[in-house]
Amino acid sequence: MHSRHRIEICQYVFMPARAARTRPEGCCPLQPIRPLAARQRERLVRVFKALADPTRLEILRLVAAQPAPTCVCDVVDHFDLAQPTISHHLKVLREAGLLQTSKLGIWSFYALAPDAEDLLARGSELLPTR
Amino acid sequence: MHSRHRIEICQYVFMPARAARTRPEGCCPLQPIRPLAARQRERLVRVFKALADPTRLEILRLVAAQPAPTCVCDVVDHFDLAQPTISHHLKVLREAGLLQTSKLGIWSFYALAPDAEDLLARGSELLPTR
DNA sequence: CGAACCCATCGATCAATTTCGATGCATTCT
DNA sequence: AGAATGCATCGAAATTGATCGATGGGTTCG
Repeated sequence: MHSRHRIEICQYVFMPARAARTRPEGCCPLQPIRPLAARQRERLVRVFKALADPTRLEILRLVAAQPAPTCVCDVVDHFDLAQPTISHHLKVLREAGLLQTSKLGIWSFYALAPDAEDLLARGSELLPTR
Repeated sequence: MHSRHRIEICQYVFMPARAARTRPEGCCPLQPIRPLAARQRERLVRVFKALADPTRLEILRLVAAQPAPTCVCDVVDHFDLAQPTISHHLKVLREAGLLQTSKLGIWSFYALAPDAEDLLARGSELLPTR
């Protein structure tokens, strides 16, 4: 018995649930959580993955700072990266729902997606409301 | 000259800045942005990387749902992953500043870090205030 | 002290991501 | 029609990341 190490906190009034053999009766278990729905979890992960790259972070900030949709060619000029690389990053941001695209002639323009702000605020929803 | 495609929006009153050869005088350039400070960008990327994994998302939610620090052994029990894998994920979350750890006897306990909420809300700061 | 236990680290393996040259499609100019 | 331009896609190379068995340090029990 690890009797020397009793912890006086809710789910470990006596000791961690894992120590089944040495665990006294009446130990309340972990607070259960309902896992995120698969679809919602994938959406969240896609957004966070999109933001988990310094280049994409700056691309997003650059586009968000413009008063109007930004031409891909100008994004390419703004970074020391090849055009296919920028195109790839823009695609990741678009598929995460953070940017939207439009075409005009030979140019592609990227702008913040309508619900980009919501998506960026979604992180706070990970914590339970107290 | 791509004269057919004049765009009536701020920085592209005439056409994208890139088309230097075909660009008339008076075309206002991209709105400049001050790039994030390296330190701040790294912090942000570390947080987003930490959240960009479904398992870590659920670990964070599980720990956040507990009224008291959570024993590693219980986290291990909660997932179908090996103990070193859980330990790795906890480390990533800890180094991102989202979780903090404490030891008691042979057990390690993880809890939300004091400024986890701030870090999770940090995503909204990527967009300029309008 | 030896056995049991928790958990962090190490090393290896396999998968995913980043990057870029090459290519192709679409559009526009001449 | 032919040439030029913008940009998305493809394929390959290199880097990074996820996972787990093995190991080791630290603690407690008997």
